[in-house]
Amino acid sequence: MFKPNLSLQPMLDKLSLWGNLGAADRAAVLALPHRVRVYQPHQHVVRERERPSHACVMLSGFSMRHKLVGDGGRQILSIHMKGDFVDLQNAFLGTADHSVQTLTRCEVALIPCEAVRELALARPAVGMAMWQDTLVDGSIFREWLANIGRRDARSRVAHLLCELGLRLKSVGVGQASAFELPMTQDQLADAVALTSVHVNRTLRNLERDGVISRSKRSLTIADWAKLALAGDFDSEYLHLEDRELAAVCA
Amino acid sequence: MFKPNLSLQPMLDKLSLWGNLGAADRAAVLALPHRVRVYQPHQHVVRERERPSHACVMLSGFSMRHKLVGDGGRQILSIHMKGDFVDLQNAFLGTADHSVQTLTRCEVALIPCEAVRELALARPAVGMAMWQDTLVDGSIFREWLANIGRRDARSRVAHLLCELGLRLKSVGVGQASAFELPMTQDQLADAVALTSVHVNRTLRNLERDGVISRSKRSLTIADWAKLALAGDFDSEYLHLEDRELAAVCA
DNA sequence: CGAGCGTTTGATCGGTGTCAAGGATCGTGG
DNA sequence: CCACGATCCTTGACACCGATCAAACGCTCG
Repeated sequence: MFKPNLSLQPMLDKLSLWGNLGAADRAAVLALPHRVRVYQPHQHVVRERERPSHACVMLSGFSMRHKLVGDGGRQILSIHMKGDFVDLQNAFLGTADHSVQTLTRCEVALIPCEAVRELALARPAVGMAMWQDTLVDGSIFREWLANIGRRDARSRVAHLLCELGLRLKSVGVGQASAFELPMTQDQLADAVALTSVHVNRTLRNLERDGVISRSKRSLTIADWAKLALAGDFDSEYLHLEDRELAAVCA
Repeated sequence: MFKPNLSLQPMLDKLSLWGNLGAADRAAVLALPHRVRVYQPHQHVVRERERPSHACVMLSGFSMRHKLVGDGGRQILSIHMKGDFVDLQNAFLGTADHSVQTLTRCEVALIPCEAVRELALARPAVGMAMWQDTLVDGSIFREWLANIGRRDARSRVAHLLCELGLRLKSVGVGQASAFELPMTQDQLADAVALTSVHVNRTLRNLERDGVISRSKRSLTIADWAKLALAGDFDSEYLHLEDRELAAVCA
């Protein structure tokens, strides 16, 4: 008989959390045509202005989305990890409005855009789940806007660390309060709209105050309450609760 | 016979631009149950942390989405105008992660969340069109992130003015290069993450340089090329072209 | 005509950026 | 296993953009 390829399982798991997928839906997701590709660190997966023919799902490793501005500055827009459907929007909008680049070595599944569109139409429940995922994406962008626009350096960094911790835990890569930072201080800086020099000072301050501790790239959140307070962090915007609620109702 | 209520027409027009809606789809959109409500300036339409029972569509006037941070700061996340489906995400995520408030007097259509969900499932083409609209939303958030994170005051303000001009034109409320600013300098400041004092100085500089001219709330873009250059503005992120392309292909 | 809100302007302050140099760590090849 | 170069981290001195504070001005609408 036909044995389904399981490489898309992490993405399916994430979609299933919304609780509306039947067995046929799940099978259809796993049956999406795709090929797995390995990217080395710092490689481009999508470049701004391209019209990608494939959408990509993260299987392992970390990647980011970013934009370059006129004077050469870079703004990192989001961080992606196992199970994330990184550039789903390209399948529906056509032109990429930002670039996607790896942070670490990554395994990525490339799915033809057309297959994604067809699946969304043929199986509305799957389409809705993917839609909900992109809505959470949007919510995270909004929180980042508030973070970068209206918080000071210490809060911005603390907020990002809280988010990374929670998201890593939610996909089962380390714990919320102890994980490997997948990015350099330069990259952290471009994520929170500071300079790497200032991120460095901010991290050391948080460490001096006993809120976090670090060694190499591994980060430990010594006092989650303090860090969340410093970062004005409230996990609501990740909509983890809403996902559970939706699943229970279904 | 049954005469359809046409108040949702502006929203339908916007969805139709994606080019995939049949006659039955369009009728179903117009048939969405709803009631029209008038809001005065500065009124809340949705508050953060609520679980709204209705999604709202802008029929006239202007509104905004915003978040408050711990120290009392406010970040405006987006500006909404005729035809915008403002808080579609609440229909699918449950808890509002931000507030919606009017800028001017507004007419708003309130649609039960459940009706929106049912329509998206029953008519996948409509669901896709709504999805695409929210994807453009996401693209605008990303551009704002880059704007606020990596551009200086002059560029930020110029960029916002360009965006407003284009969007107003695209929904037929004034021209791209001459329109009524729907917001105070205080609100402009919270949209571009500056203080109103600095926004004021920046606007006067742009005026002194002959890039724009103002009288009361009405704004004229004297030199679009200069303003776009100053704002590092490239309209690609609004995906207006992609929308036309999609419509032609369909 | 007065109250309230929004705009304008000046003086000063402070958080982050910039520049520069040295130190640590990592990957790679001999 | 060590040497080397490249990348990343750390630190200090100083500059500057935009914030803050304060006050006056001008509309608009009772």
